[in-house]
This record gives sequence, C-alpha cells and structure tokens, in this order.
Amino acid sequence: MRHKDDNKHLAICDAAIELITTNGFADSSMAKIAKAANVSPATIYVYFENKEDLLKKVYLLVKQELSTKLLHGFSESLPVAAGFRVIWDNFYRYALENPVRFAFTEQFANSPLVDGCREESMNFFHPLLRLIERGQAEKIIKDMPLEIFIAFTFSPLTGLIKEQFSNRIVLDQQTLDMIFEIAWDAVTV
Amino acid sequence: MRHKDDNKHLAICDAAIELITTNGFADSSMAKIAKAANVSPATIYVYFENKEDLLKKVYLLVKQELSTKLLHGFSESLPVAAGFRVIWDNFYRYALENPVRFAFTEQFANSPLVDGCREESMNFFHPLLRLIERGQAEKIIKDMPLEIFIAFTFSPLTGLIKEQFSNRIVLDQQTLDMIFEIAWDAVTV
Amino acid sequence: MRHKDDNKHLAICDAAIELITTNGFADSSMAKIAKAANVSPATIYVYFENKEDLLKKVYLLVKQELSTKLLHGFSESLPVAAGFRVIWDNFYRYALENPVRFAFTEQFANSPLVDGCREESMNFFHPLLRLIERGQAEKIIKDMPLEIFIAFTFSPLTGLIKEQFSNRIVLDQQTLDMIFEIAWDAVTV
Amino acid sequence: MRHKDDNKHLAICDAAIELITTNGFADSSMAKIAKAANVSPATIYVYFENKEDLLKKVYLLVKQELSTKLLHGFSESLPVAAGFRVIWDNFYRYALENPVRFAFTEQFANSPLVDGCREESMNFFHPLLRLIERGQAEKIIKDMPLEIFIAFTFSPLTGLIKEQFSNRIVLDQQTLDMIFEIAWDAVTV
DNA sequence: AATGAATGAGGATTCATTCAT
DNA sequence: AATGAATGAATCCTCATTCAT
Repeated sequence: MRHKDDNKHLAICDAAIELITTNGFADSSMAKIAKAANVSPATIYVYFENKEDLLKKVYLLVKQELSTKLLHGFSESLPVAAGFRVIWDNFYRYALENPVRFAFTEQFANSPLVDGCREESMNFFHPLLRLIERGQAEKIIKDMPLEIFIAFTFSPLTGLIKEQFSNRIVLDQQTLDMIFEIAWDAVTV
Repeated sequence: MRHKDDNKHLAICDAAIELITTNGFADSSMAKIAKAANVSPATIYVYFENKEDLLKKVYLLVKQELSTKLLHGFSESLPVAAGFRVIWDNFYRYALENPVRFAFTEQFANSPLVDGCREESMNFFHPLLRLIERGQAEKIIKDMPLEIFIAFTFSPLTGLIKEQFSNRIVLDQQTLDMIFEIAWDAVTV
Repeated sequence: MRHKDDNKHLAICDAAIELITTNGFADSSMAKIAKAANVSPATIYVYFENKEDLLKKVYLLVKQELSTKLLHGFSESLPVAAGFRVIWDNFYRYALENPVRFAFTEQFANSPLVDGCREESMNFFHPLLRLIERGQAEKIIKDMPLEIFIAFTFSPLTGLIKEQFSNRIVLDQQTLDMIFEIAWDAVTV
Repeated sequence: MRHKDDNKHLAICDAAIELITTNGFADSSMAKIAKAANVSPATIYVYFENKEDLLKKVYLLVKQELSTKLLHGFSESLPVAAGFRVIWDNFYRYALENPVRFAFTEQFANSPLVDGCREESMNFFHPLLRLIERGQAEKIIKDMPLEIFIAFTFSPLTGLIKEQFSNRIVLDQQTLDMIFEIAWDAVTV
C-alpha cells in the first residue's frame, strides 16, 4: 500500500518511538504522537488502522532497520568467525548510535502488545541464521538450537549494553573483546 | 478502629501481578485490579499511594519472594560450584512454577517505571553476590565484573526460559545440563 | 475539518453561570455543566483548558457583557452628574434583569479563583473611570482614590440589591432616588 | 449539647477556617480538615452532622466571635456617635487582626452554602441594631431602613478593607477618619 | 468518645477514535 | 489525503461518609 506522503508516515513512526521510549507507553497518546509528528490525530488513522497497529508497524520498522544495519560490511563469503564478528560489532554500534530505538525494542520485547509479530520480525535476520547454520555445517559452531546460540551471544551483549546505558558498567574496547571471546568460546567447539 | 487486612494487601498484589502480566501495565486499570482483588478501587489507595507506587511495591515483593526461593537448600558451606548449581536450579524451578511472576519481573526489568527501586531490589540477592566473590577469591570464577558474570549465566537462562514459554524450544534435563555447563565454563577459569 | 461552534461555546458558558450560581462552584461538576449545555464533557475541553480556566473565561465574559450594558445611553458629552446617573441606573437595571449573572459576579468578586483576571476585567470599565476623573477635574467629585468613590457608590447599591433579592427590602423608585442622592452627596463636594 | 472535649471542637473549627480560607472550599476535604486538626476524619462526625453542618456552625462561630469583639469598650450609655465609632473601629481592628477569619466570612457571605443561617447570624448584632434605633429616635440618624444604614457604613468599609488586603489601597489613620466622616455624614441628618 | 480502615459514588481530565469538511 | 472538532468511555484518584473496634 503506497501513501501519498511517505514523510508523514516516517514522522509519525519517529514521533512514536521517541515519545514511547522517553515517556513510556502509557503517556504516549495518539494526540501527543500526532502533535510530536506535526500532524492531526486524524491523519494517523490514514496511515495506521489503530494504535495497536501503529505500535506493531513501528516495532517491525525498527527491527527491519536494525537488520539492515546489522549486515553492513557483511558478506556470505567471509569466514564464519569473521562474519559473525562483523554482525556482532554492528549490533553494538547500532545500540550505541541509536539508544532510543534500542531502548524501544527492548521495552517491547517482553510486552504482550507485540506478541503477534515477534515471529514476523524474525524474518529480517535470515542471513544471520544462514551464517550460524554454515558454522555448524563446518563444525565450527557447536550443534545446538539457534535459541541457545542466541542465548549465549546476543543475550549477554544486550544485557551488558543495558547495564552500560544505566551507568552500572563501562564497555571499553578491551572489555568488549573479552566479552566476544567468552561468547564465541561458549558456542564454538 | 479496624486493623489493616493482610489478606487484602496480598489479594491486591496478586491481582495486580496477574493482570499486569497478562494485559500490560497500561491496560490494567485500578478499577480492574480492584475488581479482580474483590475490593473497592478506593481501598487500593489505603495500601498504596498511587498506581506507580503499587507497581513498585509489587515489583519489590516479587523480587523478595524470588530471592527467598533462590536460597532454598543453599548454604554458604557448600563448595562454590555446588552452591551455584543449587541457586541456578532454584531459579529455573521458580520460573516454571511461577510463570506469571516470572513474566511480570521480566516485563519490568528494563522499564523506567521501576527505575527507583531496582537498586533496592538488589539487596535481596546478597548471598549470591557473596558466593560469586568467594568463587573469585578461590580463583574458581574468572575475575570479571558482577554484571558480566550475570550476563553469561542468568541472562542466557532467562532468555531460554522465555523461549520455552513461547513454545519455541523445550528445556529437558539434558538440555538444561548442557546450558549450565556452557554457562559455568564461560565464567570459570 | 469542522469549525468551532459558537453556539456550543455560549451554551457551555450559560450552563456554567446558571449551575455555579445556583449550586456553587464546587458542586458544579464538569459533567453537570456538560449535560446542562447538551454537550459531551470532553467537548468542554475543546473550548476551555480546565475547570478553572472555564470559570475565569466565564467571569470575564460576564464582566464584559455588564460593561457594555452599563454604557447604554451614556455619552461622554453628558454632564458628570447626568452621565453617572445613566450608568448607575443601567447597573441597577442590569442586576434586576440578569439576577443570575449578577449573583454569579458577586459570588466571585472576592474569590481567589479569579484572582488573576480581576485586573483584566477592570479594563472594560474605562469610560466610567474617565468620567470620574473628569468629575474630579471639574471639582464636582471629591478628590479621593477611585476605590473610595466605588465604596460609597456601587458598594452600597450592590449590597442593597442583594438585600432586595433576599426579600429583606424593596427598592421602589423613591428609595432608589434616595439612595442615589445619599451616594452622590457622599462623593461630591 | 455538651461534648467531652471542647478543644477538639475548636481545633476542627480552626482547621476548617484556616484551610478553607487558604485553599478554598473545594480543596478542603473532611480528611484534610481532620489532619489539620490532628483528629481522625471519623471524629469530625462526632461533633458535626456532616460537612454542610460543619460549615454553617463554623460560619456562625466566626460571626459570634466577631460580634463579641465588636462590642469591646462599647456601652449603651455612650452617646450615639461615640458608640458607633467604637463599633466601627472595633470592626476595622478585627479585620486587621483576624484576616483569615475576615476573609472566611466574606468568602461565604455570598455563597449558597450558608443561605439558611444568615438570619440566625444576625441575632448576634442586636446591640448594634438597638444603637441605630436609638440614633433614629434621637433624630441623629436619618430615618432609613437598617439595610440602607449598613449599606452606607459597613459596606464601604468592608469593601475598602478588602482593597487594602489586595494591596490596591492603603488605609492610614487620616484616610480612615475621612471614610468614617463620609459614612457618618451619609447616614445622619 | 475516638479512630483508622473501608467504600461506592463521583470528581476532573484524557483517551482512542470518528465526524464533517 | 488531511484535519480540527467532537465525543462516549475510560482513566486515576478523592470524596464524604460509615464500619468495626
């Protein structure tokens, strides 16, 4: 579905992300989002069915953005370890450079609001999945379900990034290297 | 003069946990919580200052409950590895037996709504912290900040429990043992 | 895009004046005012920021209405005494013909609720102020602060009108003439 | 009806006057009055039937206090003019020394809440009424209804005291003397 | 007499959404 | 497509009052 003004679509999404991350979901009414996007409340309903639809679409948009940035500089021709490190670094950089979007994603990861679209959001990460499968085929990565692989690589990193945002830890390059090493050790043979 | 009724306090807390976990904080109005607790809306305000205060107090209550159950069967006289395994198993069992409370905690782990009381909730986990310090003193556990230790032990487990609740994975005993082994390897020398 | 409806604005104001005068400000809920104005409670907030803003705007509206009617038949070319008598009579007639609005004004004349807009409401009465200044320049009116002039002219009249509304006195033409005479004597040389 | 603890009765009245005058009627809930009086909300209902009853009783109490102070130093054996000046001065002094109570009275003089007890409150002022009647019998005071006498004596003074409290005028001794003179001239032959 | 707990009713206000232009 | 007006329903919370002790 094409709309006349893609700028408005984006403006509404940006305003929603910003407001929800800053003030929380409860304080982000359609009227406030509209005002922040410089648009009439009624206009939001031209682009989105209702508030829940807006939320899910925004969630998917952010996930898609993330997946694109995750693959920056990545190529399927890279060795498994190198390729994974590229994605790993991209993830960390993304979080640092887009703290609001990162926080937004995390806030909704456990919310019942986006229950229906978590599966859909996974589609964006196919290249990563293929990389892991290749690693397992090459006997580099342990034979374990994808979920466990994620649990020992991105879960710790995500948790530590949040700790850094909360000023409870500082992730300097040395620490980052150490974390990567531990994670990579954990999932490789 | 009537006395404050502990049953009412608990009924309100239980209703709040149940509703908030199922429908989210925003969709759990004080009226709904009151009705679920079989109490007048105004009665909630006898026990809690306002909705946010209710959330924070409930969050702390759940954290405290968790911390108590975490230490079941634990003793400071146990060897580090064995002691940690006790706590680890207790955590998994707690999540399985209290899925609503577990989901509740996760939903608010990163929420700005409970920002003020996260520190306070940490106090409940002192025995675990001391265990880790002992492990480091005995050169069993790697010399790393507490946050990183958590990131490679409880973060993966938590993530995988959520995957199991979402029916994307099944954690049988063999898998659990494997996960524990990976985690313990990751943080020990 | 719909346009703001002047009828609705007026209906809300009228309902507010009527209800507040009859039942007092505290007992005139926004819901009651809305119902009396045949409007949704939410609609009031399209025209007024909140209850206090509604009160202040209504207060100013009534004051402005009054000031307009006060000057009916008045001209700056009239002699001071005659000009003042025109305004005096207009005031009495206004009170008689608009008892609700008159009572409304009196109820809030000393209320802290309209503190901010009393000054603004004074602007409507400039012609009267100029008349008094002219009277003083022509050595007809005693040299006294405006407040004292008001205190011996409109304060007594206002008080007596209220007594009449409470059926404790009847202001026939003869009595009115006497009152005017006393007041005019009091403030003229 | 005698109550065990007259202190409590008075404390409640004082708290009510203070709160209502400071924060307005709407913000003076029974709970707040109770707290300000260091008493349980339920205790208020031991001394007063309900909120309206409390208000009326407080209004009457203040009026009675005022009437007592008005007669300080007054004697029926004084000449009319001197006697009236005593009461006049007492009234001004009362307002100055009890601004809260003065404001309270004024705020309620026009309120529909005390409609029923205005008559009753008049009983306290019998000596003043008799003085005026004596003045008329002695052909000193003009033959006019009591209401008109009040309208040209206490109404102006009351209005000017309020102007002074609002910092729009300063009533120094000279001004006060002038005002008295004008008022007395207005009502005497 | 005195009180803190308890509550149903109602308070002001905001909500997501639709209407009319 | 776009919008400000309009709204019934729902929000959190406070109220005057009563209950149970």
